This record gives sequence, structure tokens and C-alpha cells, in this order.
Amino acid sequence: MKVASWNVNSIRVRLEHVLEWLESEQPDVLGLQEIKMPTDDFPAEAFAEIGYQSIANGQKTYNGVALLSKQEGTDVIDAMPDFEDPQKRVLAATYGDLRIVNLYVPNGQAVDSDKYEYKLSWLAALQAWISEEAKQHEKLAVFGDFNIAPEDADVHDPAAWEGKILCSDAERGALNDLMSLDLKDSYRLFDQPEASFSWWDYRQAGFRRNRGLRIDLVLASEALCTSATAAGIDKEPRALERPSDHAPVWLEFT
DNA sequence: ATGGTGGTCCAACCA
Repeated sequence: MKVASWNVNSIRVRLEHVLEWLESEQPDVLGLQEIKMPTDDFPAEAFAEIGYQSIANGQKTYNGVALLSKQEGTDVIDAMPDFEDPQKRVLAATYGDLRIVNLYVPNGQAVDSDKYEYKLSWLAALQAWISEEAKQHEKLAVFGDFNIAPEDADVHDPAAWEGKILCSDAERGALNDLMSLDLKDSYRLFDQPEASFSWWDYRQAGFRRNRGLRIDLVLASEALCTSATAAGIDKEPRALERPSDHAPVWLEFT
């Protein structure tokens, strides 16, 4: 089994990239973030033609998540319980005995902003929801664009980013709380290259200079970690013409 | 010191 996550920054613009990546990598499940279109506009037919079913949870202009898969997803959840949110940022489904939670965590803009307070309250609601999901599903993967770099090793310039948005103590604390629900950052189960990132700013030639952050994560339950065989980040799509600013991240297990 | 790119949609917001 291979599961993957990719913030595509508009599925309209990135449709060909995603179709090509699915055909070459053949993941069993791919979660998308920032589809940036209403649910009803999602190009399900294009994915069906190459053998992928889809579930979308979108809105006009901003946010939006989707799940593409070879088998049908069941027990779909498209909003966190007990958290009113007009922003479409979550989508969960079950594939066989595997539970998938696909997240687009709020960016937060800056640590002194209203959007940061929204991010922290959103993460508190997530903690409550995922603790319930973890009780119900032994094989659980919680993946997506977390908009949090777990550690300084996940940041190109830790001194410059210290305490800043995506790296603040409160954000990292919320991520650690989530991981204390027996969920591991699966990328670190394996030896990885230094300076491994999943997002590079479009500005200042961030990708060419590898000035990035690793903020796209696949958190895996103990039952998944014990059968994990490989994890990685595929930088190839980030080097294409008109790329997303994020690369797909993936986990394989038996 | 400032702003620098890109998507959505055409002014301004979000990242």
C-alpha cells in the first residue's frame, strides 16, 4: 500500500501534473489540499478515466481537500465534530481496514494575527477529533499540509524562522500533542537526506536554492509504522513548468 | 529597507 499527500494550489491549474503523478506512482490513496474550487466542479471524470475514484470537499476560491483512491472510500467525514468552520479543510474516509484523515491545516499568517488564533483553536479541535478516530481505527494515517515544521531539521534556516509562523512553540506543541496519540511522523522512520523539504516559496527562487520547509506530513499509527517499508518526498513535480509550491509526500507499508 | 511569486478573479486576499 502506498498513501500520499499533495498540496496542489489549485487543481484546475495542476490537473495534468496530478494525473501524470498518479499514473507513474500508482498510490492507493492520494490526498489533495488547496483544490480551490467548489465540490461540484471537481474533475472526477478525468481521474475516473485513469482508475481513480474521488471524494471532494471544496469551496470557491480558497482551501478545499479531496481524496483519490483505487478502491471506494466509506464512512466519509467532511467536517470536524464540534467545530463550526466555513473553511473546507478536512476529509476522512476508510479504505478496507485503513482509516485516512486528510488535512489542510490553517497557515496562520503570523503569530500575532487573528489567523494564528484561528489556527490554534482549529488544532485544538483536531486533537479532540483525532483522539476519537485513533480509538476507533488501529490502522490510521493522518496526513496533509500541516503548515507546521516539526523540528529545526525541517527548516532551511532555523535561526531566521525561530518563533515564526510554521515554527512557533505553540504550533509545534499542538503537533506534539497530536503525535502523543501514538502517531509518528513517518518520514523519520527511515534515513533521509539532510535538508529535506516539502514546500518552497515561489519567491526568491526558493526551490532552486532549496530554501524550504517540511510542513507536509504523514502521521502513522503504531500498526502502520510496524509495517512501513519506505517514506519519501517526490521533488520531481516541483521542478515542472508552473508547479505547485508543494511536493507530494508518501508512505509505503505492507 | 523594501519587496520579491503565484492563484483566484479583476481588487484584494491568501499563502
